Amino acid sequence: MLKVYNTLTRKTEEFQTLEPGVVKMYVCGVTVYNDAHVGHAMSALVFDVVRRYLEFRGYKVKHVMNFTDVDDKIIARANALGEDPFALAQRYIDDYRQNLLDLNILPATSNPRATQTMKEIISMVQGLIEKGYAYPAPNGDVYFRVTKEKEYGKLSGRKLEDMQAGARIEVEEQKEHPMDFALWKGAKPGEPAWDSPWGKGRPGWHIECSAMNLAELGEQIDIHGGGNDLIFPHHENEIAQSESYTGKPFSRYWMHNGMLQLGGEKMSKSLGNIISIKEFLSKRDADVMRMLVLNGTYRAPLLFNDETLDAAQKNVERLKSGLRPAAPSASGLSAEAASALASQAESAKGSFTDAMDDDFNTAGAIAALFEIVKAINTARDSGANDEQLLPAQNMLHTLTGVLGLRLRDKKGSADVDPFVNLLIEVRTEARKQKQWAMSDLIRDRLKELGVTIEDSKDGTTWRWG
RNA sequence: GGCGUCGUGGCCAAGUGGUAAGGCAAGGGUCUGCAAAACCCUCAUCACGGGUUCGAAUCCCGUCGACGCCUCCA
Repeated sequence: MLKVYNTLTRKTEEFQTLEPGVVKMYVCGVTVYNDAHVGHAMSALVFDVVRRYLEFRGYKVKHVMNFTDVDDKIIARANALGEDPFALAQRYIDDYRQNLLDLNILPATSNPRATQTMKEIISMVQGLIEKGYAYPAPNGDVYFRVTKEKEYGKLSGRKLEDMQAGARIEVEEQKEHPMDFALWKGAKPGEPAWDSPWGKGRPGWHIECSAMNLAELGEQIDIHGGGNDLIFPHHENEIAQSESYTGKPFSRYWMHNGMLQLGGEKMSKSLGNIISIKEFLSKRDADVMRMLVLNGTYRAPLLFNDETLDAAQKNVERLKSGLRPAAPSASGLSAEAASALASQAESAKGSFTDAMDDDFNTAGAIAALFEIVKAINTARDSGANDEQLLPAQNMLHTLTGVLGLRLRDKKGSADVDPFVNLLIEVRTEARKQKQWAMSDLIRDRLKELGVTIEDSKDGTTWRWG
């Protein structure tokens, strides 16, 4: 039975979908005005794993991830660069899509954009006004009336009274209440704007997600995800808008990932301590980033530094070791030993799913995979042949795939394989004649060319890397 | 100040009532001409102080500390 921690109730709950076998999942994407950083990657990876596991469990997942492609920051950056804001947004959308592909993150089933959801946004704002949950202000803005929504604050666990104390007193004479937030912003000269019943303007930040949810998934969804820095105000406001509008509970489960920590601080655009996804991938494999995330708890802060990354890389290497072939002249295991290996893999699969069922405990799941690795390596050391290793290796491959790990070996050109094999053959002959200098030279030179050689009593193997 | 998360071996990190998963690092060993890899062995009583219980890392109270949100933010 799958259990999920729900931010809304602060409890781990049994996972039940609105519609049997189908999961409607909405994950907040990014505002496209700059290169996406590894913190965004963490969030995307977390929900990619959630999705992959749900699919592994047999659910059909409708996975929606939005792009916020019009807002203050995009406009500001575009002005600074002297670029058209829409062109700038498009450029970063393309970049981000590529980042996700490079990270082996499955494309969402739908990627709505604020600018392409304008009709729905406007009619939702209109509806909220009609129901008394919103009001237009003289300056062309439309605000949500937080005092009208009795449950406002339920996600973040705040009370309106508490928030007032700490709230920055804005020079916002237009608002009835300091915590009222903008559903629609009247356009200033030179800004991108759309026609609306309240004059030219553009949507506030939160309303687009409510509108996209409605348009893409309907009035109620199963999972709403994002970083925990979005709990307030973004998700709180989304709930307020959506539930006021439909009169129904919005999302059954709210899932939030923890923040990536760089040097003890959250990595964020405003702090400027950023490593872009592109920059990361120029130095490390995508599997390393994924392993870093998998080795921790998705809800907890994640330490991002050379030590944790090196460890993640080692973990990846270790998983790969399980996929290596048998020694060339392996003698073979007894039938009993071979089937024991297969059943060890089967039982590790049970541990894997038990861990993942427990609120996506990926660290526990990884431990189960290491059990398979150890069993395979032990069997190989005992002389198992490729055929005998295969069932366990297939299992390992399947389960690492559920976590989205590629575990690809570095690839050299296949054309050179015969020549490498020839060199190995020559070296084997040299070793028979105890010509150690020669065999070491071959080994060292091949290493320089990216080929790693390993000798065992059952023969010599090689691989790229 | 308010709300919330958390504090497990040198490092990362599972584990919510019954005597501490896993990985990395370290030390010892097997194998090997050497090396590498792999395998085997060793390595913690769970921030601190109280309490509840037959029994707590796990529940309660307090202290200290870290982090997040309260303003744009994955």
